[in-house]
Amino acid sequence: MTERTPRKDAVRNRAALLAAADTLFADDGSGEAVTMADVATAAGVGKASLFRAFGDRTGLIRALYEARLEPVRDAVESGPPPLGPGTPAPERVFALLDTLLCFKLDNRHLVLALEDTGSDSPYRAEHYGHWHALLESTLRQIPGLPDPAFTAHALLAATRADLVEHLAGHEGVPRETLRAHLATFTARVLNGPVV
Amino acid sequence: MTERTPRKDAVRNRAALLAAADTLFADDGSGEAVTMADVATAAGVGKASLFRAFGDRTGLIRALYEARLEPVRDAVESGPPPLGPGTPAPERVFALLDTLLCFKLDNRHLVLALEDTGSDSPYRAEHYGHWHALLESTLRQIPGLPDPAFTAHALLAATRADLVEHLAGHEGVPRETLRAHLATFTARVLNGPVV
DNA sequence: TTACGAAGCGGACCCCGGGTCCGTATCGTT
DNA sequence: AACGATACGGACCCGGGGTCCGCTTCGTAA
Repeated sequence: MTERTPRKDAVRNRAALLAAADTLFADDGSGEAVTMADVATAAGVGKASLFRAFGDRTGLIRALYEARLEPVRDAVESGPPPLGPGTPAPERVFALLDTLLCFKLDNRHLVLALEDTGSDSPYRAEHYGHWHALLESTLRQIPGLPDPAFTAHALLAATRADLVEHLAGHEGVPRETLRAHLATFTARVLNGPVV
Repeated sequence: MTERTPRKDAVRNRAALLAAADTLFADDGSGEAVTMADVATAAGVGKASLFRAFGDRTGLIRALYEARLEPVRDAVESGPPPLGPGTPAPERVFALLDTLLCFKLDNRHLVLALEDTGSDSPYRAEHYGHWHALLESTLRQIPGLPDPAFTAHALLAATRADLVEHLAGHEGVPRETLRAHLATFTARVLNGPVV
């Protein structure tokens, strides 16, 4: 067993750090101005503990992100229709994209913070690969739809966090309008030209 | 007149800096590791001259970018069909997106470098606004196409530099395949569902 | 309860890169 | 030739990510 039981104080500190980071990122709006030292201080903990717990800045943000994403992931992998498996392909595509859009609307600060860690392209992150693979395989079940891999990328691109932030945050497009637009757009892609 | 004639050496240095930066960014691949000091040194110039000439890192990259973009811009604003004005709307949409895709393929390093200055969302940059406005107004001329503003954003999102880089660079998708996929995708969006 | 190794702590410290300051050199004009 | 204005350059500053190491706390074993 390579498993080590972590000490109590370590667990407590980790929780405190996550909570503090969550608050700070949410307050700041996009987390660009939140510094690692800030997080440590807000949690009442030394910087080294922060880095020991999460490795680096990206690790911290990723941890927050995964925590928020987990329920969504569960709903997709084993939940009821229209999100879960066993849903007819087209409906599931709509549901997936809508869910993703809502998630990004609700967690703008986190997703933005994650993207501009700048460490690596968002396309290299494993969660992108996960979403893409799922969407692609779902698209593949729709007859007559060409280039499912590219189509999946293009549809996902329409829900990019900074685009969502720009539309919802900067241009003030209401949530429901955005969802409707995305659904309409998706419908055109799925139904495609008649020929 | 607020116009000042710049001194000869200033002009020469500016040119040397641009050339050096261009080379360095191209060599590095995505320009993340290129430091301002590197650029200055490669140009045989002091750091201060670099910052005096371009303001800051973003200014330098933007200058390179604009230089490359200028011919494209001209072709769009006053060139012959299918890019220039006077082209039927649908063909022009294809031409615009294809041109943009090719531009990003040819200038990946620059566009990536520009995006990850991280200073501000790419959607705030005026060149994005320019492309979006043009695409939107062209889409608006196509009857039956809903939400032209959102559609323009979504189509442009499919040509995002990091996506292009991921597909062309990391996954090795050939240039022509990518262009074909984008064209097919665009066609489905434009032609839309029959109902 | 004590004792003692190991796991964890924290803040001083390092490093690196963007951006600035100011004494000096060059330009170009009269 | 001479003298302001303009530009030069490298030493310098600063802020933030990440690390080091002497000290503390935990948990276990006697």
